[in-house]
Amino acid sequence: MTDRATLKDIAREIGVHASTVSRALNPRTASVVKPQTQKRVLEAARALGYRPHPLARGLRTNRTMSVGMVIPDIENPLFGPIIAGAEEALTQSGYSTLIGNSDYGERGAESVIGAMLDRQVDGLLIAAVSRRDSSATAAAGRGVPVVLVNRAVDDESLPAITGDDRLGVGLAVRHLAELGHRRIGHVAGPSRLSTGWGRRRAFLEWMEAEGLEADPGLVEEADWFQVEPGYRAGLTLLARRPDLTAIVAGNDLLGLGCYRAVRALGREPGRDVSITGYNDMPLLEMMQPAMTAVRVPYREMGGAAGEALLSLMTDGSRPVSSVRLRPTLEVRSSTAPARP
Amino acid sequence: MTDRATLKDIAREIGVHASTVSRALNPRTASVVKPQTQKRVLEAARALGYRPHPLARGLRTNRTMSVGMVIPDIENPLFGPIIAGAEEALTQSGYSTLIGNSDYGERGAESVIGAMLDRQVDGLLIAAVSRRDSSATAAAGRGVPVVLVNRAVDDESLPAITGDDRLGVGLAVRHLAELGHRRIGHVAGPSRLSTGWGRRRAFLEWMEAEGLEADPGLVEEADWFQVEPGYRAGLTLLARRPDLTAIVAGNDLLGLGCYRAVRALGREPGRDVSITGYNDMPLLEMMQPAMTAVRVPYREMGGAAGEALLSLMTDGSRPVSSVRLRPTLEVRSSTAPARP
DNA sequence: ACCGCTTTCGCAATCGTTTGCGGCCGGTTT
DNA sequence: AAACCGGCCGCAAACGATTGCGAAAGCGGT
Repeated sequence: MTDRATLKDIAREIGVHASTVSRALNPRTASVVKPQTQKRVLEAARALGYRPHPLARGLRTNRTMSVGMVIPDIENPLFGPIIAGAEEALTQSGYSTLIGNSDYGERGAESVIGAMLDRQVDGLLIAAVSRRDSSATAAAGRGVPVVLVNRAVDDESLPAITGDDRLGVGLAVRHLAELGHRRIGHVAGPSRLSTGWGRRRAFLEWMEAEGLEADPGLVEEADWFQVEPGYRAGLTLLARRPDLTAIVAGNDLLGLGCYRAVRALGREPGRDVSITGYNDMPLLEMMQPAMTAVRVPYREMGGAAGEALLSLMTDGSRPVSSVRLRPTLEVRSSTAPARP
Repeated sequence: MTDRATLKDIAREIGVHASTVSRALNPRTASVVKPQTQKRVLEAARALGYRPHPLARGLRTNRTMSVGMVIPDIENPLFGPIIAGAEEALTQSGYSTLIGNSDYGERGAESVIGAMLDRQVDGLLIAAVSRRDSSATAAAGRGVPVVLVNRAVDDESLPAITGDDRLGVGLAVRHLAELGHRRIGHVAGPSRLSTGWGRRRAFLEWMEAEGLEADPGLVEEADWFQVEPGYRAGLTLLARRPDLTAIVAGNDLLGLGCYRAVRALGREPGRDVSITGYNDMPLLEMMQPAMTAVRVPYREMGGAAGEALLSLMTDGSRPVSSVRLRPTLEVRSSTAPARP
């Protein structure tokens, strides 16, 4: 391939030892080399186009300047902004990002994490975690910095950057309550995921806080965050409670499923049954009706996760605390005043 | 961190030299070690949980078993399936995938590619390429295997895995012609990208092939593959040619922009003006009207690109030829028979 | 008993960088 | 003048795996 310039090349060029070159190039040790020598080294290094060999350096220092990022499903547009935000933060500090798709399933995540640990990543950013996850905590136990993103584990043993789901669900419930809705249902995501479980709990809490009926029967769980399961869950929910005038969906896709369920029952989303989504994925405003949704700042989430991991990697002693990002509500036309 | 077992550990365990262990563990050299010794080595390796140190190995062999993947915009859902397909293929062969977001802009891509080359990636998968790209060809010139995906460069100097845009545009044009449309326009993507340029050319060719008016005035170029530019281009196109009964959009997002443009003129997409998208991104079927679109097999595209890169890396001598994947047409309700 | 061949394995160098240790040289202190 | 000190730099040993070379051992053939 391409012939890299090495420390020795520079050393030979200006008649010093390679170790001197190394010290001159390393900001931390540059103080022990004569300024004039350092200047010569820097010039020669630039002239030869020197780039430190990452493998040799990593072998010696036990750091690869790379982090692994585990995503449950890259095809889900949700994770694009998270990846972008994290990648940006990490790149700026000189880290590279290894991507791993776990295609769901604990086994998948475990092997992906294992492959990354084999590669000596300096840290791990994990979005593919269920509420009780073994592989992530195991990795952290082996001394590798781990930061969770978007989801969390139940025992809060790992720092997690998530959205504030309690707040977000509150925005949706209050919005609907202010529109005069009294009988509001919830199509929840899988309860084994922190996002599904947390939003469901928050829903019931907020309903009670608003003085509305807060019965578990108002909740129907979809077995997956997708349109089709949302459709099925919406159907059974509306079959059980035909009197509902509004539905808080645990997710945009579940919300779209609810659109279909409402229409299948001969009613019209937005007009007859108000529906709120969660996440505010792209193009939601192009739907008919444009969906009111809780917007989660995913790019910022990725960025914050990257920063958290960086500080964890540079100073592992000081524990990094979890962060909850504030969501906002994007009001569109899938929610309307309750009709008498 | 975690204390890895090394070759020496295994060697000490069973009383041989580390080099013997290395040979026993390497399938290519295993034939020169006594079968019984090899068995003992394998057992000890498993017992100690040996994992080869990738940095040490890479330093010696000049291979990192990692490839870089450069994406112009990770937030674009289009690239999710491509990444997933490539990552799957590469992972199965033991390669890790480094991801880089170039955030568009030639400069961005260049620095991302540079960072990856510094990291000694064994190959490069580039989706962020314009028709005349310097950085990608430069990388290939430096001896690093490069495969392009989704887009190509004009001179075809680099193997590229793309969709067959000629075929895809043909599907759309023929479909519209069969529905009786005679005056069909095209909202094109940026002509500096192979996808924008190729589809535009294909459009005019197919129009002529169908015996329809094939005037460059039927084409309006959007300066970017996004909804808003599509809206603007759609407006000017329809202002110039109010007689159009159908529009072939260079992209799904451009198609959605055309929806808005048509509506802004008081007409209804699907009923008054038929519109086809291109790519068939997720949720397109949830739009109103559900958009007829050319579907490009992006996951397969990523997979094929991964395979191509693999064969290029293992045997650099045999050049890998470009591949065009066949698209299909998803007919939905945004296209309808032309009204007399 | 010797030669030659094959099988099996050890020795040591190598990849490029980092870093503890010690040496040299100039100047200051006692 | 001896002792000391600090700045600057070279030496060499790591880090863990791979690999050319050669040596030892075993074996058959003459």
